Amino acid sequence: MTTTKLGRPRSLDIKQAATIAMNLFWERGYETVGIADLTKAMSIKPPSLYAAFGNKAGLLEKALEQYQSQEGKNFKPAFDAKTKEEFIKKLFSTAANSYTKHKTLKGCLVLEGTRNTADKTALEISTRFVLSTHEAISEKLSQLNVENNLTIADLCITVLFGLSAYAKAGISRERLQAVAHKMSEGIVININ
Amino acid sequence: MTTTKLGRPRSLDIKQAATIAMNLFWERGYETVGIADLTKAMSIKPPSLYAAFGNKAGLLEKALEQYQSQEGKNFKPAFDAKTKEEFIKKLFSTAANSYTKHKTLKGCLVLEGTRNTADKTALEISTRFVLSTHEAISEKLSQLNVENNLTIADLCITVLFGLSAYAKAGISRERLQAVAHKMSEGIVININ
DNA sequence: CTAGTTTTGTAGTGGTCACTATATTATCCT
DNA sequence: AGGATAATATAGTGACCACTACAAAACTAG
Repeated sequence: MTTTKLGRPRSLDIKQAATIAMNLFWERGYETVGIADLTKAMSIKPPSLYAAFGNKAGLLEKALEQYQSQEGKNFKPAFDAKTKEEFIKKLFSTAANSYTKHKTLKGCLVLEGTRNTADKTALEISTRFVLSTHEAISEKLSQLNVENNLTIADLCITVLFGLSAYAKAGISRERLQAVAHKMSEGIVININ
Repeated sequence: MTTTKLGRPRSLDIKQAATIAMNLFWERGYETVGIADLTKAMSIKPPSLYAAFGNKAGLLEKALEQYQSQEGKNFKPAFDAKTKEEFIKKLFSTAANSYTKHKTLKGCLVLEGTRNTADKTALEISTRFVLSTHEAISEKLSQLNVENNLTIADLCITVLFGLSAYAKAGISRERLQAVAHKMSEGIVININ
């Protein structure tokens, strides 16, 4: 059972292309980035992109996967937390930090990438990633024996949405960190 | 000093046109709504729109003004509050309510309308409205003798951003109200 | 009435959008 | 070598984008 492939070998590095797309979508949003921008940045022609990813939404999916495996690492300390206080604190502060880490790549690609897009497929793909984040948070809260873990997970998603949006709007790192700090203090006091 | 105007009288009702634009931008976002959509909904031709508003961004400005004078009323009880606790509580709960009031018009037009838009003029106009909201909140907090009123105002904007984004993502009214309630409880405990 | 002024509808402008029909190129299999 | 297969580049597709040149229409002033 040999797995050698027939035909002309692919010269496009798929992971590298997904990373290029990730950076463009992250900086400017899914709909604002055109196929021409993408192919130019990848130094390929449109048919190569379509052969590799099917369509623009398929490329978004790979870009989001790349984003998750790359940026998700930042949140490992939070999800390794032993107490609910530590989890909430690290979740919010990590978000504030990573959302303002780069000058051009602001906010969270998952939460911002497909805002105001008409492409329903792209929207559905993004929504899947948001829901999986909600699931991860509510599960962690449950493990930490937090009451009303679903509502608190909703609250966390709301805060992440807010921090990401404000980061994208251009707030400074210091101000966003202050918000995350104050926010986690208040929330931590109020959960059981 | 008569103020009679020369030339053909305007048959387009500017306020009504701004309201139509407001609803379209609110539902679908600034960039997703085309001039063709707007002129069709207003039953006019493009030159009439450009004669009245200059360009698409000028129409956005009038739409945002209409939005502010129309939806801003919802927040009057919050800004009439006598204590910081009452203010925060009403600010968040009003946001959760008004952001989920209509099935198609979700979230806040000011906070969502120009997400991921390349049009810098439109972005700048939206940003002005966000900044004026920040100013109103920080001023109210100052009147209520809240310490660190600028940081708390940042926190409030973050929450409004989050509630609006989550509303736009389709969360139910009940869940968003629960988030707003839990959020205000925690924040109120933690401010001085 | 005519002249001046402003808004209107007609009918487009060039530019960009995501996407593709077709042919060429580069590989593996026989 | 020659056929099969798959990825590539060439060169476009029609649809939509915000916007406008132009002239007809509707009014006021004289």
